[in-house]
Amino acid sequence: MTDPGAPALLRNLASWQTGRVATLGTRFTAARMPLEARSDFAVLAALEEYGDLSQAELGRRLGLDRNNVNGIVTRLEEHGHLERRTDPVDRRRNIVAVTEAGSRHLHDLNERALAVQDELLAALDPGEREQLRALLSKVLDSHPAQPAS
Amino acid sequence: MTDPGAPALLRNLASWQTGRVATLGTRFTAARMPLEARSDFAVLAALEEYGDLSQAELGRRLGLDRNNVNGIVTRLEEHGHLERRTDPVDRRRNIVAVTEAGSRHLHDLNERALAVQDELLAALDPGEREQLRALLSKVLDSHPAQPAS
DNA sequence: GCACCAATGTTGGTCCGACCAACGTACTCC
DNA sequence: GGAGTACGTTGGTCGGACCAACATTGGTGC
Repeated sequence: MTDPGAPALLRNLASWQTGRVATLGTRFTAARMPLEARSDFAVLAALEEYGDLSQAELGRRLGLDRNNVNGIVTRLEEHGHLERRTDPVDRRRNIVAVTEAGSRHLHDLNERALAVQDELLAALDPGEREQLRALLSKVLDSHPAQPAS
Repeated sequence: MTDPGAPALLRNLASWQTGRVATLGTRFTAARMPLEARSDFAVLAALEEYGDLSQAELGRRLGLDRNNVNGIVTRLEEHGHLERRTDPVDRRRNIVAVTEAGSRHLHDLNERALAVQDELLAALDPGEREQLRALLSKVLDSHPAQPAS
């Protein structure tokens, strides 16, 4: 206990703690994949779980705003991981659909993400990891998932 | 439960969850103080708890790298919240010390930060908040607090 | 005493993610 | 048909985590 880590005032702030943990996460992530791959992962995961979505819907479900969704989708499209086609019933919307390659990419990214998880949560046993997951979920569920706009 | 919130793959990633919670924290913070005030708060809190420190030490304890510490300290100095003086025993170092005004500023920021806390963790009862605090602390303690460099 | 290496503070720059503002297009509702 | 709204897109700001390089200063081996 010679190193108290961080000042008590900060240790009591969940916003500070989560921020630091998230930073550690991005640091570990950087070792295993390009950083931007995290957004790609989120978008691909949402599409695989919910089926095809419009860009705006994607943003709402993931808490990303539409500007950023645009960039991510464009990048994924360029790499052949998904396809954009305009919704026939509402021609404002772009329906976004994962391709075969995108699906493979998603599963590859998932494996790397799980490795990051293990590294990040190395100090917690399975029960504690589940507790943490549940508590964070509870916090997230209590706030709208939407972006700031 | 018509809105599952986020895809399962993401809900299982602590790095994603903490990232989202941290984002909510910054969003709530923005409503109560300038965003940059968070770094100021961290630095002031460290100085108040540990006593005067060099900039490099500050960075190590808080997990900030020295470039950023420089900027924060400069800003706080310009506002009269702390003082820089070169360490007489090692003239490479700047000893950083909080001023009276800085101390008042710290306590003001702390109150706002606690309000953000309450808003962020509204869904958790006191016991759950303590659990969350403890789990995040455990994770943070298991990793060196130092910046990436 | 001198040469080398390490640490500190500083400057200047990159990158990513969360934002905001504005625009043209397309839909809805009345 | 017109007003208001949603969508996608472009172009920008800002904070924070990084990296590279430099001058100054300390420490160490010799």
